[in-house]
Amino acid sequence: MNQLTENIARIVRLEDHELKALNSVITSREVDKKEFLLRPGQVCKATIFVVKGCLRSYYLKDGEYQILEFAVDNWWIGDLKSFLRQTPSELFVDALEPTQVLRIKYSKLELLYEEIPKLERFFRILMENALVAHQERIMHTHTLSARQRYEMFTAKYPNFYHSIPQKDIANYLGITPEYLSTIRNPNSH
Amino acid sequence: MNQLTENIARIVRLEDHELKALNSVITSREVDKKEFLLRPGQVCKATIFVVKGCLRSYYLKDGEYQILEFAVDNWWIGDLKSFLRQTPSELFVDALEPTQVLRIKYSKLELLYEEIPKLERFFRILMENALVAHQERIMHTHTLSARQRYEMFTAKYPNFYHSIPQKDIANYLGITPEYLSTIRNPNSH
DNA sequence: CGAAAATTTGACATGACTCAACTGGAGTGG
DNA sequence: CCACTCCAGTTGAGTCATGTCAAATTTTCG
Repeated sequence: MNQLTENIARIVRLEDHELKALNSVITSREVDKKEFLLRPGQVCKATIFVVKGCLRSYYLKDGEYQILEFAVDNWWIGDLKSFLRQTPSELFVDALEPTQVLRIKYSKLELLYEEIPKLERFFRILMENALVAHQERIMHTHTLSARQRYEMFTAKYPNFYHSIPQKDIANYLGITPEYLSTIRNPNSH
Repeated sequence: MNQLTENIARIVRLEDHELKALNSVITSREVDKKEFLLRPGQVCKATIFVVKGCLRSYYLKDGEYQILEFAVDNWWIGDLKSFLRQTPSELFVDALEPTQVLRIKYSKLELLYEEIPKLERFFRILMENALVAHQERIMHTHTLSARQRYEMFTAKYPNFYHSIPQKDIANYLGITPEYLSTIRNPNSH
């Protein structure tokens, strides 16, 4: 058992042989700070599960980088589009701090779905929850001010937001680091 | 066979008895323009598939409405969070024009997943694709100007954007109708 | 310790918003 | 089918939230 299978077991009940099959396709890896797990042009061959640490995904547009998401303990990351279609990625994925990850290769996962139909359920539910979170994020960007979004962020990642550079939080929220700095300043309240 | 089962059959292969079971839980309905299929406080008891027409979902925040999404031919809509957890919704869903929909009740779908494991796969894939689309939408709001987002919108819904009120397009894009009007004006180019 | 990066601060610029007035077309009732 | 209303859309003036640029300060880390 590891943190990934425990997460799955919380949603769907797996038999011993299924657990074994699942574990046989999971690979573990330590990622150094600033090390890349994916770069544009590469196909995202594995889906990444963060055991402990913090990864981010971002892309370049007109020479500027834009962060799409962070992944902290017990969450997944990668370039979903590239992973699903096995096409070249447009995203970077790198580590903001030393991070332990588990990975499942696309080719193995495809086979595993046949062997363990309950995995389809697990990932269906995982995707559903991720979709709800993304819908809420879209609502927040439309309805909340920059300051409110920052407050939501710190509330959502209470254990992480101080270890993520402020300029990255600003970037993720869609504002400039200078502006984040001013709204964080107490006498702007 | 109907448009919904055809859509599913395009992704997963269903046996005759599975098709039959699926069809037995699908109900059809015509929705008038401006008619509601969901209101805040109600539990979203069914997932909605648009056969032909156009629905929108939106919510109220500080007395203002904010559109979350549109659903046109062959797409799904509802309040996903409310549907999945069977909790009170925060969204309205109504019709922008006379629309034909098919619906599957939550209680029936839960049973159907047991009976037809391939449905899990279908919805997994559906959710994955929706998630990719939402990620791209988030990227666009961060990286593109209001005008570019409007151009993306018209490109994405070439057959629908002229039948959606401009103020609703503006609202969906997160800009004011006045501003959309000015950026549409040729001499602002 | 020292260099490089992150954050802060401030002056100024601008994309997008607000409000209000005007125009035109769609829907409705007579 | 006309007349009336009433939204939707446009236009413009003034404003505000947030961006840009640049310099000062603090933090990080080799």
